Amino acid sequence: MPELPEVETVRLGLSRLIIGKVISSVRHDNPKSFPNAPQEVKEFITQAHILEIRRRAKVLLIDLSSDYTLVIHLKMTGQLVFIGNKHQGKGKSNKLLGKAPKTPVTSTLSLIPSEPSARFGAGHPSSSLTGELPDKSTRVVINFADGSKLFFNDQRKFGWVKLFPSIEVPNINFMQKFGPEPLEENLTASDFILRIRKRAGTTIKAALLDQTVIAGVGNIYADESLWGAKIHPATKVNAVSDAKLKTLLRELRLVLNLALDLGGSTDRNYVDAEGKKGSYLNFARVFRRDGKLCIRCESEIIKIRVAGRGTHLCPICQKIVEKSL
DNA sequence: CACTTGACCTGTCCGC
DNA sequence: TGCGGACAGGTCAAGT
Repeated sequence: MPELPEVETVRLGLSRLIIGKVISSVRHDNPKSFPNAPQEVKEFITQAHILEIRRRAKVLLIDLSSDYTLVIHLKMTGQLVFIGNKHQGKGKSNKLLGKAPKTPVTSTLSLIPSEPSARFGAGHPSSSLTGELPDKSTRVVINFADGSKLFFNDQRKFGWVKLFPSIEVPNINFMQKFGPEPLEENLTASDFILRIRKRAGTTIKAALLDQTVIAGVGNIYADESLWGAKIHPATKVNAVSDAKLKTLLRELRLVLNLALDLGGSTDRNYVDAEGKKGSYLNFARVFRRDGKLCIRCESEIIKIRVAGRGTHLCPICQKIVEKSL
């Protein structure tokens, strides 16, 4: 669920919150979540300070002064939440259930408290849903010298943090395969059309989700932009006209920019660097709106399966085109 | 080679 | 109330 707007929102938040901070220690509970962080590599993390935070596709890059970079993928349920030093003024004191497990994180393998802590968003219309941290989804904790902390939480353990020499980051296999950023201005409509057409045999939705075609689009914004362009998600690429593809790029950009303004989409897990939900889904036109009415034609939104994903569409606005062009 | 499906995980929701 | 099973969806490996 963290797609381009969510990861970018996290990046902006972290840029405000942690640049310049010095890392004092890093702990992780699960080799899967931090696969290449053996003991000997820790010297490249600790005592380093945060230089810059970048994003490519759905990947976050945290550049360290040690010339190493933390490469982070949130996958489906990952979160990066910053908690300030509790002794400094207002802020992130979390006391949802009043049961503060004050056990500080002391050993690498025991950072998971028995207290599940407050359930996310329980009963709160407010935008914050971070309970006491760490909680049982916490996989990695980065401690800063000033007492503040950055938590990498990931309920489903699909996400990861990896450490690479900064100079090697552009050469990482998956980094090289990413297609262009959809919001990059020098991506022209004809570039976009050309890249989509390389997936002529598949559906337009599968092409949009393919990170090597265009980077950063996931299930939510694929459905939303296809509705905007009035294209049925199961339409074969070779049955979509150039004009429609041009419209699709425009709609994709509109949707991504709107989501950026709204802090992204929170379906269940996603929060930004301060633990706040995104509100795009309050404005979504098809995603998770099956059974409700299309705001354009008032027909009922349906949910089907395309490219192995739950797919939401308006069957009247988004007519499927069978024949190739 | 091009494309689709299954596996990875855990929490939630639904029906019985 | 409890329990089994379907479902959620980003990415890669395995299968067609």
